[in-house]
Amino acid sequence: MATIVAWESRNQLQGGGGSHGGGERREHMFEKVVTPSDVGKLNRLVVPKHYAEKYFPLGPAARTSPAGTVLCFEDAHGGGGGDSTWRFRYSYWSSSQSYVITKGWSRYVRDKRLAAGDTVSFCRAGARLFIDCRKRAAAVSSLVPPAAAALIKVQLPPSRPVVDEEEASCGRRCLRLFGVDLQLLADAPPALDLQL
Amino acid sequence: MATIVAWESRNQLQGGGGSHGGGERREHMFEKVVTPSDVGKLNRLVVPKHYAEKYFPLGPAARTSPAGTVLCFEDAHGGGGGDSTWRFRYSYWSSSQSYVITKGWSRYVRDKRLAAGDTVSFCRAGARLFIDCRKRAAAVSSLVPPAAAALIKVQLPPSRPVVDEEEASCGRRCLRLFGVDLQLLADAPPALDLQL
DNA sequence: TCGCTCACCTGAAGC
DNA sequence: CGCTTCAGGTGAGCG
Repeated sequence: MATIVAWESRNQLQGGGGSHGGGERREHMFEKVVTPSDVGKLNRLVVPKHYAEKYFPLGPAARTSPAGTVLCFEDAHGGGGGDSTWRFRYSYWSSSQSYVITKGWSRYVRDKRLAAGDTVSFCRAGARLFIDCRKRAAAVSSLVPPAAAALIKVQLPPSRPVVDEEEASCGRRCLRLFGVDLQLLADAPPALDLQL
Repeated sequence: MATIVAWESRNQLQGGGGSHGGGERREHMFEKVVTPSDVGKLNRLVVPKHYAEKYFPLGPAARTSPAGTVLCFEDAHGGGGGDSTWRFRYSYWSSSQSYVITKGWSRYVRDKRLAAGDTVSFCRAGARLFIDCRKRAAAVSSLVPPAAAALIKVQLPPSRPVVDEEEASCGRRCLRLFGVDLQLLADAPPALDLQL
């Protein structure tokens, strides 16, 4: 029996999914591990300046104006029933010399249940922009006990687990469970708390 | 022998110094004993409404605008080597119905090592504004032992002490020592700890 | 009127 | 260490 570390890998930044139209291949732009402020009451996402100026350059006019511009992103996984399109205000705050996504961001945080430590990623296919997010890896021993925890024991088949063959970035053996890639570690306790 | 209470009076609100240019005589406006909040992390000085409306009136436009206005003060003692000019944002907070100095204030607090209980004072000479501050009187028995304390005994001449004749506001007899006005009190112990 | 959003500000940390 | 960056606050305004 082996222990499992939950590790979500729903991102399809490299265009591995291929089910969502768009002839061009998706080009990964950047990711950010969101801070507590990014998902908190400040209602803004600070876009690291390096990435902002590289991927979302603002013209001189938009850079001066507090209105900035509007960026439209498609959900990287297409409509899961929702609209799958996200409109964000994107502007430059001269006072803090930083680029920020403001209007529309809090809705995204809420809808995606984004939490501090999660990763938001941006990619594009031609002129189309995509946004994606994934939860951070669940801690094996959480400092703060989760509100609800399920103790999950996984019995592995003797030969080879069910592996998602398409997941190129998953070098180690993976088991997909509830849409979550579970990463197999040898020589570890047989069970863990999965925070669901 | 008389006892001495340390009392700094480097302020030249009445224009007694006269060494820093400005043909017009300085007119004292008001003082405030700063609160812990005034020198804390709130980075703002609440200007008592009575004084604010009398000396720093905001036009209807500036009163509405969050930008308020900018007030420039010169250090009442001229350049001690520094810039000696202080730019503060001054505005009205409608939520608390109060007038506040915000931007630039924290720098002043830091540079002057302003602490709760100290006094900040404002005066003007024509259109020129001046700011000054003085430490609160040193406590005879300090709750926190000072880093360095000097026990000073002062022998007064029998007739009349050395009095700073220009210090109009010092109604009681004063002895200037190390640039500090020492205020003479009769019928008190002959010595005290002067926190230097 | 009150909660949500946004623009502004600052200290701290990192380079 | 000076300068840049940015996380975390704040009040004002609006719906």
